[in-house]
Amino acid sequence: MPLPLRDYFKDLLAHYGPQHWWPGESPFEVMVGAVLTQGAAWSNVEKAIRNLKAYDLLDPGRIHELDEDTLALAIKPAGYFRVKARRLKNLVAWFVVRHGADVEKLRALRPDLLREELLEVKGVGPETADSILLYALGIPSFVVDTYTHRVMTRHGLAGEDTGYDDLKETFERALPRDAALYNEFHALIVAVGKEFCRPTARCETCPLRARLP
DNA sequence: GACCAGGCACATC
DNA sequence: GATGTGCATGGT
Repeated sequence: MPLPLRDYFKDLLAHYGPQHWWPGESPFEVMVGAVLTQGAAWSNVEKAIRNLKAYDLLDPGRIHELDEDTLALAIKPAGYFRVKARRLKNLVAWFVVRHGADVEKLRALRPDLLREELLEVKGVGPETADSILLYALGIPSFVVDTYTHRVMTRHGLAGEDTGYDDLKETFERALPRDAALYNEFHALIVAVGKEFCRPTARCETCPLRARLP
């Protein structure tokens, strides 16, 4: 029996409308944002990206050459700035050295192999890798995050101990393989997660309340 | 002043 | 393989 995820999507889209994710002006900006947003509020990531732009650093070559401490200062508002500076350097080094900072070379790879390459970069975990695949490159790879896990468990569609890959597969098997759909769905899950599906949840007014078990 | 945010690597058991 | 911990800013 297929999960009612298409219905969840319809409900969320009807309630919130299109989310226009990812808010980035270029694939590279999305890649950078994917690292900066780890465990951080997006409003803080925006400040860090503004800094990078102000110093003309939002460029693969520039970041590749830049020393880590300076990069850390620039991205400070995003939090965890020293680890993120190292992670950004790692990701950019992979992008520049291995792929000539060429987005088209990434798109030319088999998506599963590209995902494996990304996961080999220290500082890139499954969510960051999938965010890059989906939001930077338009490759249909469903993004799972804490909100996804929370919504699914609260609705009895997954167990508390369900891991990242299982949740990802649940979505990908229940939905047509469509990057635009994955894009919008994940953004909508974040929207409903932020507003309602929190530790102190208020399910009475949630747009998904009719689907609660 | 807590609590939380669009995670991940690493240590330890 | 599971579980715990460090990383850090800024808004509510």
